[in-house]
Amino acid sequence: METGNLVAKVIVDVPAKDTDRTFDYLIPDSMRPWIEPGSRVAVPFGKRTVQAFVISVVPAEEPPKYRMRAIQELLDLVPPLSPDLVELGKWMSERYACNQIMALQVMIPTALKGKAERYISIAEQHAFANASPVHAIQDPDDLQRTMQSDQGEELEWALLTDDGMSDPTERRIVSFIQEKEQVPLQQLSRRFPEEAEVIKALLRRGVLQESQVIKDKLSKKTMKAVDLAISIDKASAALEKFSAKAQRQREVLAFLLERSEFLPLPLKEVLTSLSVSAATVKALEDKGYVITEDVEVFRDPYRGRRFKPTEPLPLTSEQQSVYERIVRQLDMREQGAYLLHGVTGSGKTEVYLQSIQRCISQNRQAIVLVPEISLTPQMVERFKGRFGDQVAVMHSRLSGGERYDEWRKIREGRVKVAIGARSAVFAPFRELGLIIMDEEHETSYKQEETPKYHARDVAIRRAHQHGAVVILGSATPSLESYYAARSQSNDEFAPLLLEMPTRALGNTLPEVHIMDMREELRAGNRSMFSRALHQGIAERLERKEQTVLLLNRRGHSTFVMCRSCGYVAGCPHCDISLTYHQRSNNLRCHYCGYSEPVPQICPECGSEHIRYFGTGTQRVEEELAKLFPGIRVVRMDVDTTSEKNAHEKLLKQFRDKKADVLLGTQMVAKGLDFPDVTLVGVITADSALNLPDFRAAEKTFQLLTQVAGRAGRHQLPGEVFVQSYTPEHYSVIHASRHDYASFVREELKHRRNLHYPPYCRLILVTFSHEQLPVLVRLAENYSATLQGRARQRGWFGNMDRLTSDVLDILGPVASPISRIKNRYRFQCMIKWRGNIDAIGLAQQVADEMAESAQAQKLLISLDVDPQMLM
DNA sequence: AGCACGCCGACT
DNA sequence: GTCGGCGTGCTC
Repeated sequence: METGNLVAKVIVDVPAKDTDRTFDYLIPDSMRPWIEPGSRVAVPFGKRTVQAFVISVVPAEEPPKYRMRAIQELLDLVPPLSPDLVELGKWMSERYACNQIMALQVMIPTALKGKAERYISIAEQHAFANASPVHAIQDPDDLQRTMQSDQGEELEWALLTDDGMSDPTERRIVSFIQEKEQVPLQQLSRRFPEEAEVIKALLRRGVLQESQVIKDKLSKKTMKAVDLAISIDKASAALEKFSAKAQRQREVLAFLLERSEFLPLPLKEVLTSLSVSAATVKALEDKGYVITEDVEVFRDPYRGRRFKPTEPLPLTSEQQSVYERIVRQLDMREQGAYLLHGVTGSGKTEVYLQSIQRCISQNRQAIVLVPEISLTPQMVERFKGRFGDQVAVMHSRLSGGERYDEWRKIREGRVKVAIGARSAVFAPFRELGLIIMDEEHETSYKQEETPKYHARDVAIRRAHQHGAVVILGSATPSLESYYAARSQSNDEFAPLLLEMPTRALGNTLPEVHIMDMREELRAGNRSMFSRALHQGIAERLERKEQTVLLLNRRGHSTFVMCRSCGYVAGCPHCDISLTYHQRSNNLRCHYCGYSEPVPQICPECGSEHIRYFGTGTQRVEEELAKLFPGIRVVRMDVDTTSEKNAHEKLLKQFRDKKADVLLGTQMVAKGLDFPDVTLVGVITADSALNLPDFRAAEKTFQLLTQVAGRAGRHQLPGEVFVQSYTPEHYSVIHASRHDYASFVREELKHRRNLHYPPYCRLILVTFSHEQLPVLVRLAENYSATLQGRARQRGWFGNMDRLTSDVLDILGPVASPISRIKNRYRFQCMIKWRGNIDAIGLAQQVADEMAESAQAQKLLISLDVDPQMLM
């Protein structure tokens, strides 16, 4: 047993540059057995109490170098982070140029984001020695008597001012606090809104004292419930003399009385049992008979749902050889990464499922990452069906509390498999054996907010820590991954390529027809459907088969535009158009929150021809109805899926064949699998191609390939119609031939010529400042300084040079969104390659600039390996 | 990030 | 003369 004092090195929850380092705190003896790396604690920090994470525990130096304070409180019995996650946080902070606290915070559910709550109590020297916890003092006389007792004497003195008088306001406040012993400051200032000064004075004089406690913001799930506001006897009496006019109210009251031992009752139950409206209950509430309140309910997002158990399917020989390779790696218990390139329908999921089974049987756990958009009930069902309640599911639609509960199942070892979006890569398993990332190429794996991490890189890093296996699966792997796998560079983390080129059920990939929309126009067809697609839909209607229509439009906001003059409603503080919100019927800026009512006439030209432009699905729906009277369409876009479970309902409707056409944006392209879909139509294949993004061709190819894979997955053969204005574009051509390899060959050529990933890496540096001239000067200054430092280190500045260590900096130029919250924005693009610490240098120069006096209000943000360049 | 200390304008 | 504006400096 250690004899000396122990010190905890902690990272405090203060996201600033100055505090992005460890601070030392003494560990009180009582906490010694509990404090370990990953523990969450409350520590005094300056005048405040803040939350902090323990990074390491070390013996205290003798003699101490500086005054050290002690940990105030241990916040969890089981540390929310494991030592490997703490280490991962350090790595992330360097890799993604963020504060360590940001990296640690993103690993745990927001329910554990503790914030200090301030409490006010009577200062110890004045408090009663044996005060009862609830000592109700109602009137001033009562208070007077209490004050005169021996125990209250000290407090009585303290309340007297210099001239021997005492202030009635002070007395009111003090007695209020005495009643409750301890009052949250917030509550106190709500109760005495005008008396802030008096409270401050009492604190200064030491009559009152303040303490701070870290409170988790556990969002409890609640449900509206009804309770009696009066006693049962009184309610029974009231029931007798209810007027005949309020018959419904009488029924409600009687219902509650009947079930008085079960109160409070869920509002929903009352409403449905009696088939009364909420207004009836509201009327009773207004009369003071009942109250409605929020009560907590137990959370399990999948409670009551049965999942049909599934057995492992026999594997095809392709699946078998991939599976065996992974099993070999798992059995070695060594870190290994695989890129599983399997065409749509090749049965990747079954390979995942059986690999997980193997991993579990080794007594290790597995993480399955899927893009948020494809974390559909169908997907969850497949995993729950195979592994039952050994699976925890985490996705953004869960409430904070549900998420917290699922996360606890993982940490407490009650599940073996975690399936979720991006952040599930941090699932706190102890013995991680396998991490699967499905649809590896999806850009949603990159977090766009700080910390701007990429789940793929984090997964590989975590697997390395645990000696675990990573499987990156996709029908259209990202060029970065594919290039790394194929070139098998000296990168020790480069994945090994595994291929599954044929469909598991043996059916062929659907035939893809490209429709040249320019030709349609020349032939006099001005409709949004080509003649062939039109006919295809008609045939499906006749044969009672189904059609999926995809509108490839990037961005998912609805904006308001004037058809006469082209005016678009924009935010006055940000260089961005306002988004239309149906629910509140107003326009909002999603960067700064500014909102305004929807204009009835155009503020520019006065025209009344002002209307919403959204994803355009509505227009397609209208045209379908016109062309095919009686056609049943399920439309999926942001407007129809914003409600909870809307997604699921719409898909079920389609699956049950209650609709002929499923129409939607990107969200219909992913992972859906309907047996009767024999036609897939892409209305506009190339709308993303003109975007200023070097990945435009790659994204177009991926989308077309994914959507083409939706057709004919079962017995019925499938057909795909792709409408395009640039049918000669290589991404369209190769996608139509299901030819990934040729697409990659051509795309890599372009990337090499233009010096883009995977031939180099990128760092996007964004600067913002209130004054444009100052901003431009500082951004130029940054660019020049970085360029100079790189030269000093012997890194070449020209990507054309065939040397290995290169750093080139482009810009500054105005950012695509050139102003946000009244701050102008400029950006630089750093391109680099080789064995150099480009990220470290870019960060270092940014730090130095932020410190210099002239750059006071400058903000610099780095995005390492950005996905969005806009 | 907060919360303090510290130095210059509009008011009792 | 004071209250209070927010510039800058520190937190084990």
